[in-house]
Amino acid sequence: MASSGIRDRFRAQMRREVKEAALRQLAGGGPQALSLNAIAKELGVSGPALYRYFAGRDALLSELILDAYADLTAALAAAPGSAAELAGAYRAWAVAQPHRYRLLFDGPPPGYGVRDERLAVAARAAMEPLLEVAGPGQAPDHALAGQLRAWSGAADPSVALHALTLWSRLHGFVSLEIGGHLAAMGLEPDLLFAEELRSLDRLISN
Amino acid sequence: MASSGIRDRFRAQMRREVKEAALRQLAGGGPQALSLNAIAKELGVSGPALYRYFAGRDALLSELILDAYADLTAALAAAPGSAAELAGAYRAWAVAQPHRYRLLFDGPPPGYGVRDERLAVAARAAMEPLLEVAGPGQAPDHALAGQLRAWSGAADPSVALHALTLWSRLHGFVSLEIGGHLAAMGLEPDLLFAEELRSLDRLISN
DNA sequence: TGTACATCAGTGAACGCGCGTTCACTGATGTAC
DNA sequence: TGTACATCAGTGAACGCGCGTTCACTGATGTAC
Repeated sequence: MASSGIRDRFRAQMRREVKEAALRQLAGGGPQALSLNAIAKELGVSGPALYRYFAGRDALLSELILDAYADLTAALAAAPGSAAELAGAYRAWAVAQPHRYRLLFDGPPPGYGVRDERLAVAARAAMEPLLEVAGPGQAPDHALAGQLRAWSGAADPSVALHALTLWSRLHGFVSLEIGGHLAAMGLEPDLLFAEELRSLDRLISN
Repeated sequence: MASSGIRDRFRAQMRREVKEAALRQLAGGGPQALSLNAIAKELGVSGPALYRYFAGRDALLSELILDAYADLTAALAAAPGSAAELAGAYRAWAVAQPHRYRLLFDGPPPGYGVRDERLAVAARAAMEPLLEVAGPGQAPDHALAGQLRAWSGAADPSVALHALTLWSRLHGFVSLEIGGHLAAMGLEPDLLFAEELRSLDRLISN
């Protein structure tokens, strides 16, 4: 089905290399450190050459975001079933590649103005493992229950609420850790996370 | 003590106006949207004129960060004593001026490379109201307890842990809300926050 | 009160840099006959 | 198998823009005698 002549394979390979260079820049440079010209230079190629592979900066960014969502989703899905292990996988993914985590959740880099349906779908997919590990709890407020049902597609809104709370708490912890705020206080993230896990367990099995 | 001739008052006023313009830009532009030239243009003045008032872009940023910490601290300190009200004040401050919240917690804008003792002090001060509202709980792990004592200066590490957990959870919720992630899921932040408050209360009064 | 002087806010030109993007073009390479 | 052609990766110059920052300078304004 896919035409995979030599040229196509070359193209695919080059696209991969561009994206790798882009990630390296994101990692090393700060949040907005993604520059087409710099990527080109790193690949030993002139700037305009990249336009053979990506429509522009925004298109490249969109792909990076989609890739990151897919990668995070896979990491979560691969985690064993318990809430503690899922939480650990979430944190591990974020800490291992903070620049990609920020790309997903700190809001888009400056000047990125794309509204792409695929992004919302990918974001929703990443939540699926959380929904699966969450247990039922107290029924939420009526209006909220409706919104939770619509979002999760699940019958039980209290499960969706637990999943969401789990996510919110993980995100809070992880972004403080990634931002260096815990270290700035002289606190070891590992130790704090162990405590966090304890109280998360209480939450999920509630 | 302070020499406050006419020129000094003029200077102070101008500095204030520069900072206000800077905040307007941060608010309207995105994260890195702080540009000396743009500020100057907004004030109807040439670019280099700003160097009369700030040593450079980094110095201006440092002041904005310090101001934001002080402002947040004041908002929290002004909140009535209950944990729920403190949490509400925290969220309200962040939601009312998301750009300043991000300036504090999303990491510094690109190219900002200042290490200023005053920033750490200001960050610590903002935590004080949280420490005051937190109650005791289970004693944390020994190593962690030491770090918590060192950070908080308080006798009881379990109190510090509660304060920290409170902060982490608030930060998680608030940054998801500010980032528009809750809205993207079709969830009303107000409703979710009400649920969050309930489980926070359980945490604090534990 | 009047005058000379020092202070200092602000200007405009310039420096060197980087950005995303377009355009016309070259030259190698795979493809079809 | 050999040749003509179409495809397409990559180049280099250019556009227009914005950035932070420096420098020598002007001109108004407060200050000291």
